[in-house]
Amino acid sequence: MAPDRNRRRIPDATVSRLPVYLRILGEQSAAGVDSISSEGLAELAGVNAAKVRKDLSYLGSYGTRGVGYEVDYLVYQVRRELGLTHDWPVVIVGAGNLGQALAGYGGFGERGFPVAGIVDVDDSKVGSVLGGVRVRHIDELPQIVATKRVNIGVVATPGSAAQEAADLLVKAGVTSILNFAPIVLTVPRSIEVRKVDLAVELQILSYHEQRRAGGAIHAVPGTPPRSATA
Amino acid sequence: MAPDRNRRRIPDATVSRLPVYLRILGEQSAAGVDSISSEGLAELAGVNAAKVRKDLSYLGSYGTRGVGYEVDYLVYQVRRELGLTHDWPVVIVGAGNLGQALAGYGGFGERGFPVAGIVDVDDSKVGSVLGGVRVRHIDELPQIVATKRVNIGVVATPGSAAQEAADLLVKAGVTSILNFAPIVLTVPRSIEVRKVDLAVELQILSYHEQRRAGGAIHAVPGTPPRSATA
DNA sequence: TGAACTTTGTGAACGTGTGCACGAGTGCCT
DNA sequence: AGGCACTCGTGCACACGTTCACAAAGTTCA
Repeated sequence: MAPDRNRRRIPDATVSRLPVYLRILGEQSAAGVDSISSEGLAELAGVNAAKVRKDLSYLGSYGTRGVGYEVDYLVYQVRRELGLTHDWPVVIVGAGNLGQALAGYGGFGERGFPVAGIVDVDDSKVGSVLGGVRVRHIDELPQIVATKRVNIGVVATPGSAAQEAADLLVKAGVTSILNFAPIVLTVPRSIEVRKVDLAVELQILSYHEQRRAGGAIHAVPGTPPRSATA
Repeated sequence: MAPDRNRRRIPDATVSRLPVYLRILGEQSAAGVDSISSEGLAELAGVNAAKVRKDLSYLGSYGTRGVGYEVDYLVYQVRRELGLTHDWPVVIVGAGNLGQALAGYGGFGERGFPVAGIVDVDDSKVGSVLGGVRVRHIDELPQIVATKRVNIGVVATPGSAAQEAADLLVKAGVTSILNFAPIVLTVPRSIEVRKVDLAVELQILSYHEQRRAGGAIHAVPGTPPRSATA
C-alpha cells in the first residue's frame, strides 16, 4: 500500500486546477494516449509545466522520471483526491430560468453529480418535469436531502430569495453550496460555499476593456454627485 | 480636477471584488443610506475592513476620515473605474440550452450588458426569438460585431465547438471573451478571457466534501489501473 | 555496461495578496 | 477653542502562490 498521503492539505489554487487536469487527462485517455509529460499536460491546460509538476506532487509521486505520467493511473489518483470515486447527488433550489437550464443541461449527471431533486416555492412550477426530474415544493427539501443523501445544494433563485434558500439547505443538512444568486450568502463557518456570478465576470471584462480603451476616451457623462462638490 | 488616477494598475484581486462592492453600494443607495464605513461595507461583502479600505484606496482617496464613504459618490467612482459609465453590448455564440437561458435571463441588459445578438450554426435554431433577440446564423457574426460595436463575446457552445467559436469571435473583432464551455481556449495574448465552469466548481466542492468525510470512509472501489502494478 | 538524454520532484527566490497596527485627518460636543 | 471619538489611508510583516533551476532517477542505445 502506498504511504498515507490522505491528511495533507492541498493548496486552494491547486484544487481549483485539478478538475482541469482531470478533464484533459480523460480526453487523452479516450484518445488512446498512455503517457503524458508535465510539459504536454501544461500546454493543454494553458499553464506552466513547473506548476503542473508541483500540483501533482501534492497528490504523491505518481510520475516516472524520464517518461512522464501514466494517464489512466493519474486519472485514478486525481479522481480519488477530488472525491470523485462515487456520485454526489445535488439538489437545485429554484426552478426559474436558471434552474431549468441547469436541470436540462445534462452535464451534471454525466460528470458524477446527478440531480436528486429540484424544488421551488411557486406552486405553479411544481409538478412540471425538467431534465427528467419533477419539480417539487420546497417543503419537501428536507426529505429529498435525507433520503437521497444529498451533500451539495445549488442556489438558483433570484437574489432576494437566495439567503432563505441557503438557510433551508443548511437546515436540511447540506454542507456545500453552489450559489448562482448575486448576493453574499451568510452561512455557518463549516459550510463550504462557492459562487458563480455572471455580472461580476462581465464587469471584470468591462474593466479590462475600459483600460484597453485608454480609460479616458469616453467622456465622463455626468458630474460626480458628491454632495461636497455641489 | 482630481489628480490623474487613470493609469494606475489595480491588482486583479481588487478588480474581482469591486463588482461586489458596487452591487452592495447600489442596494444601500436605493435603501436611502448616504454614508457607509469600511467596516459596514466589509460586513456586507463578507470581507475584512482593511481589505475594503485598501481596495478603495486604489481608486483614489474618496473616503472621509471620521465619517466613511459617501455612497453615491463611491458608486460613481467604482462604476467609472470598471468602465460602467456606458453599456457594453455582448454577442452570444450558441443558442442551445445555456445560450437560451442567458438570453432569457434579462440580467444582462439591466446591468449594462445588452445582448446585441445571438448566433448559432444550426439553421433550425436560426429565426427563433430568445429574450427579445432573434437568433441569427453565425455567418452574420462579423456584421453584428461591427455594426453594434461589440467588444465582448460569450461562448455558450458545447466544448467541441468552443475553440472555433472563439476563433470566429476574435476574427470578428471581439477583444474579451466569457467562456462557458469546459475547455481551455487558445486565443491571442491580447484577448482577455474569463471562464465559468460548472463542473469545476462542483468538483471543488466534491473535494471538500470528500475531505470532510475523512477521505477514507468510502472504500476505494477498484484497484489503481497503473500498468506497473499489474 | 555505461554514457547521453529525458523528465520528475523540490528547494529557493520572487511576486502577489492579506491583515494588523497606527498615524493622520475629520466631525462632534462641551 | 480644545479635547475626544471615530474612521480612513498605508507601512510593514506575514502567508500564499508562481516560477526557476537543478539534482535525482529513470530510459535508450551502442
